[in-house]
Amino acid sequence: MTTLKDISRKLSISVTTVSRALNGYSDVNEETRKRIHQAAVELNYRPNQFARKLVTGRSGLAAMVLPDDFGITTREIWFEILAGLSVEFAKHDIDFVLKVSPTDHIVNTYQRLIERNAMDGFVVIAALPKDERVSLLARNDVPLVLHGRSEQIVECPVFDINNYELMLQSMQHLLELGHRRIAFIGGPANHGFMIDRTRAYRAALASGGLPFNPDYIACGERMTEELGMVNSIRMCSSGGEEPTAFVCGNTMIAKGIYSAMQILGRNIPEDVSVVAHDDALPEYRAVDFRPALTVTRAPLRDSSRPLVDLLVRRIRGEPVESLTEIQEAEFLVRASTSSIESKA
Amino acid sequence: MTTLKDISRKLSISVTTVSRALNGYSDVNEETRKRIHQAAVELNYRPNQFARKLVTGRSGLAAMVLPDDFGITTREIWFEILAGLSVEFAKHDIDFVLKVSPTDHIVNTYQRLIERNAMDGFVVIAALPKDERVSLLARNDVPLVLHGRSEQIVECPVFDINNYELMLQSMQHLLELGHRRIAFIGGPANHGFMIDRTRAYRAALASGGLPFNPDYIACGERMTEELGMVNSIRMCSSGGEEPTAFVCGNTMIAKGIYSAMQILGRNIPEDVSVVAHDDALPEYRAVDFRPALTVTRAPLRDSSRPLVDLLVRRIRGEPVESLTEIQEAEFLVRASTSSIESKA
DNA sequence: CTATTAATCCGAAACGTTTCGGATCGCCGA
DNA sequence: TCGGCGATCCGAAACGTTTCGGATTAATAG
Repeated sequence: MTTLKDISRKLSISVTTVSRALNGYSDVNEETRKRIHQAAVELNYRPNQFARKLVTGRSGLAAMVLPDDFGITTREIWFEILAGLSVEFAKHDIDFVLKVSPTDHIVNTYQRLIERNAMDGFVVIAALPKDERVSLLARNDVPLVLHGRSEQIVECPVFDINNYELMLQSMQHLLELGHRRIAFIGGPANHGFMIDRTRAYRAALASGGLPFNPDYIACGERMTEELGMVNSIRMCSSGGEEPTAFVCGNTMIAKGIYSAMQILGRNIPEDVSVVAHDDALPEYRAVDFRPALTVTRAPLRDSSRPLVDLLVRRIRGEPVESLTEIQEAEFLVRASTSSIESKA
Repeated sequence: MTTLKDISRKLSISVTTVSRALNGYSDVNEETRKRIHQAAVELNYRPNQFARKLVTGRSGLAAMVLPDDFGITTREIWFEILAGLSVEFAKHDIDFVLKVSPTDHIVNTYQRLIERNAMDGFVVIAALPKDERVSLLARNDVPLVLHGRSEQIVECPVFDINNYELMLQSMQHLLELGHRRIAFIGGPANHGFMIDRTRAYRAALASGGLPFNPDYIACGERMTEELGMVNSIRMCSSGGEEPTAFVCGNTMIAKGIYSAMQILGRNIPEDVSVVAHDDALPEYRAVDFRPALTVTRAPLRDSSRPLVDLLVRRIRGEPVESLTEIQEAEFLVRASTSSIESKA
């Protein structure tokens, strides 16, 4: 392994200058900087991360810890997130470490990681409004980036999609089509994104002059096909006024509704309209649904870059105020929604 | 952050002795060792990994790099592997770093990682018989553990399931039931596990006095439902002698065959028997198949522990000869296989 | 001609460990 | 009495960086 000292010796230039040249400081002559760079590539120099960490405090390591029961979502989605983060961190020369922890020890795991002081930062997915992980990290002053807004006032970078707006769009679309009994099958009630969407759901109802019917809203810890299936069947066989449209927390829920409607012998979109939010997972392609699914679309993969960027900038010391990014979803009308008149 | 020096100062004992006490050397008095340990917990001491790495060369980091097209298998399976490795490594106080790399740059990625010299070891999944990754790592003398045997003679720990034996078991089972036209729908032909299984498949045929029919064997890069579906339909509509039994590389392929048989109007196990190898993924539970699937079972999760153990022992310097572990699969007869007579 | 200043460079200390090569001391056997 | 030995301990160097606080030189301003 070649070190600074090797370059220094080869060029008869002090280690200090070599270090400063390689790190782009201004107090080294352009000419010598060139020689140093050249020697560095010749000798195939790679800085020793550990020596560097020892003095700078930076490790070039970022981590994510996730629960071994996979929390609100599925293996595929977690993997999608992990893969995205890994490649984005790599662009910044940061190694991405993955920690899987027993669900009820998550906080301890964070605690240990913080104490060991080996991570430059963390990414925290699916923040709760009051999130122990977040407050723990913030309290210990370790950089983190949040996916999903957290209510507690904590100074940390946040990336999120505009959940309020995308729900509003879906609802307005359905309202314009004349639907008046619109159900919402979402996710875990305590999560930030769900709170936002529920707010928007109610706001849209209100703006349409419609009442809020608690029977038309369903939450569930895991946003799976099953959740969509079970709840849509329940809502459609209550005997009373059945919903004419569903908005779904994700495409898997929509898939469940599709199956349910088939079982119940209803047609989409003639009998019921379905719109979902689409994370654009390769496995559940909304365009491949029959009929093709109307969605608000915000690819999960697209969130890796902003997440990593925000965290890196936080680590570099940029002021947190500038580190918030909210992404708007795309609204794609396809074949799963139609006007209520066509039903008659 | 508390350091050795803090403990040293507090106890008026040299840093050397504190270090040696904490690391369990024998040349420190039991009495003082106790005091030191106590002080360590009082001050909440955590050794600085980076300082340690600097001098010992150990980083407490192990990595796995996987292709961004996910190679032979699915996101779920990769995730299963990742999660397992992460928790097992954690038990050894090793952080698990995940690298996702463009498929055609995999070797470069390894190259860079090796040069940076920041990883204590690597785990390599699905080794090819001649595997560039393996030879690269071995050549640079960095510890690795292999999942799946590699033909090239390379000194490294290996964990694998006994692919030859499990295929033999499936075949013997079918042969005993009287099947004479048995198809094999497997995975990527160039992979070690597939080679072993194919060998066993042919050996079993031979031992049953049956000819090898190349039309009865199907390989495919990805072991998906689609692979099972497409190939079983093809085999069953060739007009000629159709297979009366299928053995499948995994349960997803079996699922594909189930769908195909439904489409073709054949019944399992009356018309065709199906047996598969089962990695025991929570999503594809072989017992939940209708009819329940006969399998050779070797949970993927169970491979994490031996993989990690072997790698750790290799890192610690144990001789490689002792570091091979072959696991036998369990054979579980369920409802998807039946005697050929019952067909008549 | 001298005092400033800008442009370059460098020595040495520091980060927190581990480890090599002793040092000290009491005790035992010869 | 003395050489040696076992049990404990410790000083100092080393790992490869970064960085603080200058030092040197030449050009510029007064």
